[in-house]
Amino acid sequence: MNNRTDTRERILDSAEQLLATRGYHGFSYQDISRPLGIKNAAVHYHFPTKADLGVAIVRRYRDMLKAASDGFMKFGGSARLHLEAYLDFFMKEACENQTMCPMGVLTADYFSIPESMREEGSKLEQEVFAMLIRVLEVGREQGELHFEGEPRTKAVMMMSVLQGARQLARMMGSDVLATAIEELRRELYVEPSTAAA
Amino acid sequence: MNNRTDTRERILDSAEQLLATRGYHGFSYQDISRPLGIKNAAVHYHFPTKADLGVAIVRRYRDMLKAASDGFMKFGGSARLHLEAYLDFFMKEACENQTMCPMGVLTADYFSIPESMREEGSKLEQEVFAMLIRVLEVGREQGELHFEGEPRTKAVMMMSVLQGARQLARMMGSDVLATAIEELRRELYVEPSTAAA
DNA sequence: GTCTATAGGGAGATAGAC
DNA sequence: GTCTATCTCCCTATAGAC
Repeated sequence: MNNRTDTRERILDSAEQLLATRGYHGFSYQDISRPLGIKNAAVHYHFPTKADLGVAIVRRYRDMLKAASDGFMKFGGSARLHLEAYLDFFMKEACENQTMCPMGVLTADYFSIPESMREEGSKLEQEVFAMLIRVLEVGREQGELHFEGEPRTKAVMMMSVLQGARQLARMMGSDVLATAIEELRRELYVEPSTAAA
Repeated sequence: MNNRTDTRERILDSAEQLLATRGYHGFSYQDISRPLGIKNAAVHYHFPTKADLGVAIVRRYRDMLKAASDGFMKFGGSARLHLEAYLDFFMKEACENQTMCPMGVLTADYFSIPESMREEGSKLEQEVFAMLIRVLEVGREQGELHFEGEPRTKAVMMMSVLQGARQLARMMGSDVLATAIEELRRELYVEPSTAAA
């Protein structure tokens, strides 16, 4: 890994954190360069415009998620373990630095970010959504997950809860997100006949 | 209603819309003044700083919600009708202009807005939350609403879903929010014994 | 690749005339 | 109350030396 890649990745790390904490309009090139001990122009060398930087952050996140998703396959195809890994990852990421869900950032700033970033965001959304639906379908077939109605509907509810609770947790405290995730688990893991007691 | 009140309200209307569409850092005094045919300085006369403006928006929203909540009492104390009115209001507001939920705005920008605005946001959060819990408690007693576990937990889930789905709908289309609200209704209105079929 | 220097613009905000 | 004029600051972005 040469210097170029190194600095570039450091910039992306920092910018990703800033974006997830303060939103697209809430951070500047200075916020990135100063802590890294470099100059504004150096950031512009790697990412000519802020739009380029924003797109790169989302793209890298997509790649990471794709790799992680492949990694989940080590759970022998168990939908429940796959889901557990995702929920753990999501909860850990949220609690460590009180960041928003990436989809939360993109949808909150949706009408004020560059078109190129919106497009990248749509791709991320479709991938996360597809992954969730697939886990729900497989999980139901396996008898590991329980829910009524369409997998698509359940996926919408889960995405909404996760993104919404993670955002609310920034104001109300992390208990809110913990409660929401716990409740999601209960709904999915407990069989209806027992639940209806 | 004199001119002062009139202009002040017009500014608040415009700023509220802008805030809910683009977030706190996504709009400027110019964005407010130009469409209203006034000058930047006129806005500063009514709201010296942007923090003042932000606080005023949230405070007015709190007042509106309080008044609306009192209005809901006309439903003869029925928790279900009260909830229906709120969901209709929420859905209508979201679809008309693809705005975020007010709590969505405040939590997304939480770490980059003035402290005074955060405080006002916390008050709004507590009021919405308290209202939801109360409706759930009363509704369960009345036998109109059905859910397992603590009212507090269900309230967390509902707030998260509503805020999250409304934000996702900006990217994915309003169907997502419609689906989420429909599912919320189904969960609350259908009795468990039937649901577990 | 990273620097210094700087352009060019828009932001929030204030002073003082009307 | 609203205006014109202006201030100061910070933003994104670029040019050119090293």
